[in-house]
Amino acid sequence: MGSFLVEVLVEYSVRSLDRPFTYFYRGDRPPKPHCRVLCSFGPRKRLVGFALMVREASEAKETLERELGYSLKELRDADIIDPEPLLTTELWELAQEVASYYLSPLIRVLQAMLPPSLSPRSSSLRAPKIAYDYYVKVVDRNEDGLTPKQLEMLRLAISSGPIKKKEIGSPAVLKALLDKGRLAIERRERMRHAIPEREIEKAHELTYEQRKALDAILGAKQEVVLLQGVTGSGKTEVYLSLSEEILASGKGVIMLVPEINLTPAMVDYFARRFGNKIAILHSELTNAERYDEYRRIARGEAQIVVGARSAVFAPMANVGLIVLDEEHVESYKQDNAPHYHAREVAIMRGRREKAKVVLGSATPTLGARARALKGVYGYAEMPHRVNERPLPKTHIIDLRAPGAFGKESDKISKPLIEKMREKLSKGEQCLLLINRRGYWTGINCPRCGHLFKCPECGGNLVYHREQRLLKCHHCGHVEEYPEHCPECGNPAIRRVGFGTERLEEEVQALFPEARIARLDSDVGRSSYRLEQVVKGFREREFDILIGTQMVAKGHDFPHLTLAAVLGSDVGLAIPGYRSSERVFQLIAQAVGRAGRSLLPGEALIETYNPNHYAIALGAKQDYVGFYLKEMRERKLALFPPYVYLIAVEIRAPKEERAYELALSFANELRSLELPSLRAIGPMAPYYVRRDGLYRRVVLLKFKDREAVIASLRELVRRYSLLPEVSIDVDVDPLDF
DNA sequence: TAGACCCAATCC
DNA sequence: GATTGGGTCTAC
Repeated sequence: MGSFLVEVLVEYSVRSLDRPFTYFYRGDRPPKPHCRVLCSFGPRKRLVGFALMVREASEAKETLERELGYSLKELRDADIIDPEPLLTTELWELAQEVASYYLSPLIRVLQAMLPPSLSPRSSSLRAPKIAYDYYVKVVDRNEDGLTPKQLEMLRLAISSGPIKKKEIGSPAVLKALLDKGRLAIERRERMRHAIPEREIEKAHELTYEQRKALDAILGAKQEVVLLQGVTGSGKTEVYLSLSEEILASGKGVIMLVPEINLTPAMVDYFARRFGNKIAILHSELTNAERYDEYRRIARGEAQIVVGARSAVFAPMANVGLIVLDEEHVESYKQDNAPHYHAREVAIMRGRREKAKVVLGSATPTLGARARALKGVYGYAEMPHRVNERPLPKTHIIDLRAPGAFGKESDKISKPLIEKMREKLSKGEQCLLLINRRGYWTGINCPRCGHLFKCPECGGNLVYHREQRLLKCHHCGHVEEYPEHCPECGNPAIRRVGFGTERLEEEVQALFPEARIARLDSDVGRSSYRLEQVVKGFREREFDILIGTQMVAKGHDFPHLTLAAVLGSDVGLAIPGYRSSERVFQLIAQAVGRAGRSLLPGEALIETYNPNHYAIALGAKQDYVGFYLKEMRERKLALFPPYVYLIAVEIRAPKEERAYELALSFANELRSLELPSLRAIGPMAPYYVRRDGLYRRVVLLKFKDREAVIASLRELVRRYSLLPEVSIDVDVDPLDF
């Protein structure tokens, strides 16, 4: 009988507990490192912990306790949850690097990287590990006392044999029949999430440009390579050929897509090429399915993983390639702790495991492009569309012009309505894109297009309705909501911004005959619905598709000949250093969407700011021009990629306390006089209160990472021990 | 003076 | 993050 000391990380993700606690195990089967254990912690009885180091105890428990100065609680055999380690050495080291880079409690990173059923948190014990299907089964064929609807369902159940619960129809009717004892639910284990077999296709012949890009990536001395290819240049084909090379060398591929709804299409490409060696990982699988896929990857049964952000943590043993498609998309960044960005984690992982990391985009983030130009990343480019289709003709519609709006509508301009009418009459399709965050209330002057800027820092001002004030979310500047436009005196300043729903109503009223589909994050939450809509549009079941930016990505619509961007000014008015970049990307993506097949495409951009560089250059698809201009802006205003950014959010139940603490935090930081560091704020975030807590943010801008991080870590640790405060650190935030 | 309430310390 | 226990407040 041996005895062991087990270091355990407990499940609470608070900084004060971000260190191992030691437990005592007596027996011959101690937990292995990186397994979950049940431990009692203080007064709590059954907490999930994550075992770190396990070592043989050199002395008796009592002696050790005396030496350590605290008593050791015991772990029993029954407290060991996992028989085998949950992490490979590579993933464990990656977790530590991520925690360190993002200043996050380690347990939080582990929770983010493991699927719900294996995550070191209590809820994982209740999470299902086996996938079930629920079937409806007939127990009593008696038809007495049933409503017609119930009778219909009962007969359906009888005639169909066992039928899935989801497929039988109204849950209310079903419930009535269950209550009446006519039907019952039966649970059956479901076989693993299977990707339908597809006919294997031979590799397409690569175009000259694709071939060149492929060689550039494979030949690059850098591990990370930016692949910049215009929309329609066939990046996917390059990913596939790359994967082929990597698979041939016996290594695996992780293919990341920015949103879940792009997985089916990507899986399809890979399945047609490589058959059934694919696993899928994203949050829309059920917990049981995710568990299955995760284990399958861990067992080495899948050589390709397709998935969203968290798939960068896939437990693949021998990774040779990680691809981030649409590198610029914001959903790669997790918006809660540990606030990791899949791109940065992919790069960390690539470096550790000697895997190539390919960042693909038509409109790369400035940071990626800048690093590629400096030679930090390799660079490959595909400046032409595959079949030399011309890019669509693009028109900017100046909404300030007299006659921009006709009698028909005050939301959609006359030129756009006319163009839509023309396309629809020819049986062609239209896509209307509206800024994703259309609910943000930006303000501008409808006559001269004046945007309200902060006099202190040049940031955009945001209208706060309840107080009728304009606020700068960057530096905290506040001013009166003006009666007149300061530039042209127009008394009718207006708030801009309407969402997809209002737009849909308007379009339906204008084109009562047209079949309209709407696609936004509300609809898009269910990938099934989304797939239906996308498929329906591709097969011309609809004439007009209205959507947010998510529609602009990835999909191919052969009969689409008109893409229009509405409300682009809202995007410009959104506060934050990336507002221009976002607008440019939206427009460039939209323009790239139209006319991908034989019919020539056109793109229309409605705006009050036709001369704004993001809009003018976006319409021209002039990425380089935009890059140069925006880099100058960033340099002047001291924003990434010229500086690093960290947002420290201080939360407290009382507003003054949040403010005071944030202030003293900022002051302490400033008093350290670290070279290259600027601490801005405290400033109020857009939502000042969240989860009943008041929030204040201190924004750090700096150049020398090493120097700042050490001091910041120490300061954050000290502040998070104060009562009534919680601190959230967002490294490389996207929103300030 | 008991019970309610609040806060800060503690967790191996 | 959750619990506790002690200090303080409060109502009879």
